[in-house]
Amino acid sequence: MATTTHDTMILSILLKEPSYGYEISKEIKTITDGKYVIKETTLYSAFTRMEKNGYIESFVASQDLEGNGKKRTYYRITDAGRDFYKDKCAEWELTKDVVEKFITK
Amino acid sequence: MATTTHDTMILSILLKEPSYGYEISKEIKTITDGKYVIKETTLYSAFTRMEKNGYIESFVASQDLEGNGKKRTYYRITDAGRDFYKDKCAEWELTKDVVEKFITK
DNA sequence: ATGAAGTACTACGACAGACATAGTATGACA
DNA sequence: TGTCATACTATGTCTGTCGTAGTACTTCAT
Repeated sequence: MATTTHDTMILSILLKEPSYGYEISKEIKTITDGKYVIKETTLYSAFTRMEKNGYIESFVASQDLEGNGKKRTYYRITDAGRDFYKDKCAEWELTKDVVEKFITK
Repeated sequence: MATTTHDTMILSILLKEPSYGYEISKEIKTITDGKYVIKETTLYSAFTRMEKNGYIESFVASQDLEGNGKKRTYYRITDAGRDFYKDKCAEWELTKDVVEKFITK
């Protein structure tokens, strides 16, 4: 049961629009009502891995259109990433079914 | 999200009665309607780890009371194991809540 | 009686994801 | 001018999973 859900979380956020590390980490926190906070190193190494696997693409951009503010590395989900996300969702449903058999509430 | 559910599965089986490798692996398969099959090495290394952590205890016994049949290493859940199992169940509920926010069915 | 299939493991090594620790650098704001 | 928030990178360790391989005993059909 290798349930690497980090990729799923990140990709689900990128489905809406491109984003970058700091913002994604904030979003994960707010989406989960503070129940989960992703570690920085975990997040950034997920970016590297997923870009290598072709699930996301990076591009550098400034905070605003005039090129002011900090430069950030944004990530955009690819078609392969969307497929991967779908697979991950299906895998999750299966994992859930399986694990639930062994859980006592 | 380090959801090592193997320990949870194994412990939930040992809650009922002591058991051993081969039998547990069969049970996991039948309980999940064949949806999940644990790898032998994963199972046996989980035994070692959990015994080291005090969640299970091992004892060697024969197939029947007369001492006939193969000798097997049985495992019995400990009190610490029961606590650990409860914690794991609670952790699972939390993980489920968290992950579900990022899943599209 | 012999061989194949099922049972019951152990040993070893490789790999990947998570994360601790640490450091760099810029921008905002008081 | 300094502190805090932002936005990362580098490095190394640890742990769980699993591939591969091998051992040994039991059961059962031929």
